[in-house]
Amino acid sequence: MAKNLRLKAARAAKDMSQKDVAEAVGVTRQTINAIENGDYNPSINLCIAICKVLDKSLDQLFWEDENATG
Amino acid sequence: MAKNLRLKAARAAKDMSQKDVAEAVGVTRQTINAIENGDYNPSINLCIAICKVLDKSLDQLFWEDENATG
DNA sequence: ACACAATGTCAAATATACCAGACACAATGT
DNA sequence: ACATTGTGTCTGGTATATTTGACATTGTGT
Repeated sequence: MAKNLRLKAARAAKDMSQKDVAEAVGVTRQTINAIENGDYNPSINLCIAICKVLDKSLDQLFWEDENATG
Repeated sequence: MAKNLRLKAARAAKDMSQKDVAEAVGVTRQTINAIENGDYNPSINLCIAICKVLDKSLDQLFWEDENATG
């Protein structure tokens, strides 16, 4: 799966570490890391929680890339 | 969990049954039924697939209800 | 050189999304 | 009366998301 660079960028914009986000949404640091690196396919509730912490919408962070080739 | 009435409405607007949507996105009918009834917490990839079939965005179908009583 | 924060990654265990198959019930049509 | 479609729900199984704990690396500051 593709990396989620928008998530990484939104986190950087809030000056939060992976650990900070993980604690804010109630999951482990490895889970946030895996999502950013595209290692798996998180649940919608977790995505919503992340969006709220980072002040973004689902479409902004998780909708598929507009400029995907193909 | 709360029912997803927006999903049900979007499906009705396309005149598709739960079975139709299930086959279009490659899951079983029970999975679509469970999501509409709030029985669990689907993965983001499944949500995206459903959105595409129903011509809706993630925010339109899965963003949390603003006027939830709390 | 040492400590420390942030990240990447691995392995084993647990929780849960999702499947496969079935049964029930209401509404529709023949 | 009978079949069909759409939905709700249950049970038992498999796949995978997520946890816990650990170790290595890079960068920053002392």
